[in-house]
Amino acid sequence: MKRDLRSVFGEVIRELRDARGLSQQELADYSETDRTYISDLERGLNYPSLNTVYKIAQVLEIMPHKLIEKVDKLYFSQTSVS
Amino acid sequence: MKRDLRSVFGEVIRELRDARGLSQQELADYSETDRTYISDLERGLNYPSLNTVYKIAQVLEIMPHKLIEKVDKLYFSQTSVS
DNA sequence: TTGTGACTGTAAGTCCGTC
DNA sequence: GGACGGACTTACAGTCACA
Repeated sequence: MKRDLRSVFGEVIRELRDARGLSQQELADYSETDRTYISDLERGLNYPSLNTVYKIAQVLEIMPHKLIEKVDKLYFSQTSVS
Repeated sequence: MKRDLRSVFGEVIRELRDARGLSQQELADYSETDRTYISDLERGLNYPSLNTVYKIAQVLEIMPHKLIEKVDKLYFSQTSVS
């Protein structure tokens, strides 16, 4: 089955967050969002809005287009397996 | 004054849409969104959600991260002029 | 530290128009 | 072809409590 764009995005930010040694709480605080919302995003329950993407990217110290590039690679590399 | 992220995004997709010779109506149809919403986005009235970004990018035949890269360049190159 | 349910508010997104 | 308005529905966004 094809992985959802949301799931891929969640996977990417979780990876980056872990790499920075940040907790969901810290990422939420610094990006002025909510911890439970970060949790939701990482579990692929929502599509973030563009400004949320930018706020998160800033805290994760990555250029937004670089973050999206990671998402693209995972998302478009998928083979359509049932 | 600092240009809004929404305005920058709108500017970028309008530029790309014009370059493809597409009308707002066509972009809306192919990306399965609404014509008035495309108009709103181009005028910087909304932040699109991530999946909207991806749907639009696909129609504009550009990788999402390349689209965001264009936004980044315009957005972050801004000097904080009052 | 994170997942999750319940809840609320606002913004994204659609559809109907007119100019 | 595009700006703009109104009304509407859905989904994102944010808060709190609890395991």
